[in-house]
Amino acid sequence: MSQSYVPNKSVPVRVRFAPSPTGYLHVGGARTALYNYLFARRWGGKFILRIEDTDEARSTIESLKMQIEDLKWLGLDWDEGPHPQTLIDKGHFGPYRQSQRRIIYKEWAEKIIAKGLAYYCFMTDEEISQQRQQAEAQGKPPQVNSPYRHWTLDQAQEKLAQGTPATVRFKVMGEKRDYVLNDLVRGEVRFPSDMVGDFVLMRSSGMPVFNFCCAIDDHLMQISHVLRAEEHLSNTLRQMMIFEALGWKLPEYGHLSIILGPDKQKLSKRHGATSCNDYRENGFLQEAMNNFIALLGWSSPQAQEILSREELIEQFSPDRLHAAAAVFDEQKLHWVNATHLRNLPHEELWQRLLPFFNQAQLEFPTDMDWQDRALSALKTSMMTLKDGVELFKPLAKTTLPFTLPAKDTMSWESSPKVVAKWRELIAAHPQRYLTEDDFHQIQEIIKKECAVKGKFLFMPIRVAIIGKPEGAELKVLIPLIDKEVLVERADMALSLMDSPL
RNA sequence: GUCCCUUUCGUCUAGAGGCCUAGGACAUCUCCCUUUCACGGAGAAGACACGAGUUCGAAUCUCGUAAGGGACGCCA
Repeated sequence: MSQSYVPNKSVPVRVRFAPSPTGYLHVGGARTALYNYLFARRWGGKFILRIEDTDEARSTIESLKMQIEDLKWLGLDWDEGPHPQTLIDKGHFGPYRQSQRRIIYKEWAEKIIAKGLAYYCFMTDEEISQQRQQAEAQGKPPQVNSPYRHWTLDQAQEKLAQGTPATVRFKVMGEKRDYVLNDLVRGEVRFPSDMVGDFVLMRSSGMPVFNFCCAIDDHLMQISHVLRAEEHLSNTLRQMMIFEALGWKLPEYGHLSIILGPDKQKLSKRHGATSCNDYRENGFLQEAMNNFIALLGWSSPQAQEILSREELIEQFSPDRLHAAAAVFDEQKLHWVNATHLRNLPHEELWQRLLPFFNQAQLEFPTDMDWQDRALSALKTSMMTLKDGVELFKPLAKTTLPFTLPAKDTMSWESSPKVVAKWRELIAAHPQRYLTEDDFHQIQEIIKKECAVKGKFLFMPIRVAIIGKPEGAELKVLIPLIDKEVLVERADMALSLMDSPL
């Protein structure tokens, strides 16, 4: 690994993210997409979205749409691939959905067969599993040994003509040797060629298999760099063999570590939220998500923790990719999110909060000045946009539940007196909203007339306003709340104090 | 079973033979700010998986062991 990585200038940078549409986009996939995106943008290359939908049973158009929505949310726009709205291909190397490239794979499979480097195999599922069991019983690697390996093409074609279903198997060369991969994140990796048996290229259904289309497409789409998940590392051997059989130049590969849950097992659904969509719905910002997942296996050369998209592009380089698996730490995500949240201009922050307010049926004044003051008062306690709902609720015209510590405050001997006076004074106030000065004056009067100070003064007032004894400063909170609402809540507090608590 | 990958504070990581008494960030704890909470500021605690070797010197190189992960599919 070199100190500062620079891609080979003679090859245009073209990278791809190639998800299979079998569910939502999970955070691991998002990170792979992000790294590829950053790589392309950093080096002025193309970022391609290719859809690996050759598993007919599991691929759905709904999943494809969901994943595209998630990529759009993350802002990882692609130069080639299905159009984000219409799904119609854009770019000169299409189609970009593998299910629509079947003819291409068939042609190349036939070329490899013609070279004598692949063959038709008529083995049934039973024969294969039987062989595998036998091999395992003998302690040998569970590789298939097809009896059709040595058939002539004529023989095979005759059987094919009878309508017998056949797969196409790659013929792994006899003499054992090492295939050497120079991995961008792992350095030199050696695979012994006998690591794999004759593997399937084309299913009997005519659909190609992942390793085959991946190799074909990476070449045909002129992919220069492949950044993908670690689970593909061993697959790379097969792809290297296919490239070799066709006499093609290999792209560069970088195998990314996997993302683990808190129990150090591969992150999966049982860990709770793992899809990008979950995080979006839970009020995380796209900026924070990108920032946080970028840091899961990559570090900024300046040890910077909070980075904008531009900074990520500027600083990204594969030589700072970490080879070890990383645990997804939600706490740090929260911190990253809170930090980005506070850095957002208020106008923008408000726009992002709006969908959450609407969902909770909360309505607020539309003037920017009010919104600006409200955000200044409350955003420091906001980790996620969703937190904004509970935080802003006291500013809306709704009833609020009293919390347990609030009841404690209200049980103080002087509290009913204080709240009653507070109610009386605000009810008599001429304006719809109190100013900070108004509040101070009112507070002074209560202080004198009720002969209380300190927490015995402001805590009951606070509870009579927001239903709980902690929160933002009263002097900024009160000018944000309609007087009618303040009176209503004071009444509510009083009635609760009348009844035994 | 065979092959491949990985292993630094609880977590994310810096580190590419002497700069390491191992640095930063999140989380934790303490203090300051504050008539509450949060924000902010200062500080504390906390790690080189283990064992051999190479070397004057090893977190860094080599080999073993252990643990975790991956591949060995007509899944991707």
